[in-house]
Amino acid sequence: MEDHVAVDAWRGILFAYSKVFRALEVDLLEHHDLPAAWFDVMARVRQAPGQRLRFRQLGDVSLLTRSGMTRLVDRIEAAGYVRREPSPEDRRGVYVVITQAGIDKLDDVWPDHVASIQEHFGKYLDQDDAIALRAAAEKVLAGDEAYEAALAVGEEDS
Amino acid sequence: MEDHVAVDAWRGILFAYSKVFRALEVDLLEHHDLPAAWFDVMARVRQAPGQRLRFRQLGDVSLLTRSGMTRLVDRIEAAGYVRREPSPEDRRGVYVVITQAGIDKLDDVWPDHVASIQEHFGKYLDQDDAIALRAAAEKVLAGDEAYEAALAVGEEDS
DNA sequence: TCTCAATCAATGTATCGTCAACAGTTAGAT
DNA sequence: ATCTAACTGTTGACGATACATTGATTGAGA
Repeated sequence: MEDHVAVDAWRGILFAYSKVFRALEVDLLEHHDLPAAWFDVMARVRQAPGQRLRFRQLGDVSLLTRSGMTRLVDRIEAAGYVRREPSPEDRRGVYVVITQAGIDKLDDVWPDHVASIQEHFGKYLDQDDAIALRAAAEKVLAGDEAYEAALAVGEEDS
Repeated sequence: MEDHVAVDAWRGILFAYSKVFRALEVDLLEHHDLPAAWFDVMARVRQAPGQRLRFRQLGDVSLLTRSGMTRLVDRIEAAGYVRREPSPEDRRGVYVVITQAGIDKLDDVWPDHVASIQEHFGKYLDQDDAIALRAAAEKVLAGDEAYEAALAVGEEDS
């Protein structure tokens, strides 16, 4: 059981993720009354080209499945941060679009969220650690379309 | 937003964790009919000194609350993999103890699980990556009592 | 044009997790 | 000793999620 260094590494990730994610979730909710799942959806939608995303794309990336996404978006929509918009080219499809209120909320939250990541995660790492982590994560995610799509939008934002 | 390397690293961990954990969960359920949450609890209990753990300790490490843990253990207990045992030294406390059936199940699952980790995670990394990941995770977890307790049992297993 | 499989989002049902309240127990202060 | 506060695990009510199914839409082939 100890002969696989990858198993130890995964075990470390498992524990670290739980700890950090929990802390970030609490900060987001306490200071900004924003569930982590909402933040995740809103941030992804905002970053997407045209600031809109189909349900299918959302479900693939998020921790939730597609079925839960319908209701999750219901709630975020009720709060006014996103809205639904029928797709012109595919009438089965629905876009989730970020609203101005949603953009404002994200802008409001972002600095604190970065500070939160620094406090619960970055603080423990030096520059090299962080770079190594990111590189390793990218290797694991190689070939993952959803992640690469999320990376790509950084440059081609409309 | 791009000036913090720690933010990028966290983002990578976030995506990688979702992908890998999901895959492991599916494998565990498909091949062994064992929910990941059950496996986690059972493995932790088994590794603990005396192969038993208090609810408090379990709740601290996991993403669940203590009441959620009560119900999770209810189900695992109904399946026969663990049982409750009142604590002799603190009559408020309850131990969760692994049963023989639980040990057998873990032994049965373990090789496949290691293979699963290798397939969805280790495969993408070389030795140095894995070591760096583990080291970084340990830094992030520094000072976390629950995790250090879980690490310590590796040597003092009874 | 018609049919049929595939896809998409929404919904019904059962399950699961959280929150607040609770009884029993322990520890600390007076 | 007694009293008070804090802690431990459990329970009921509630909200959210997953799984399977439904209704609608699309596109390809006959």
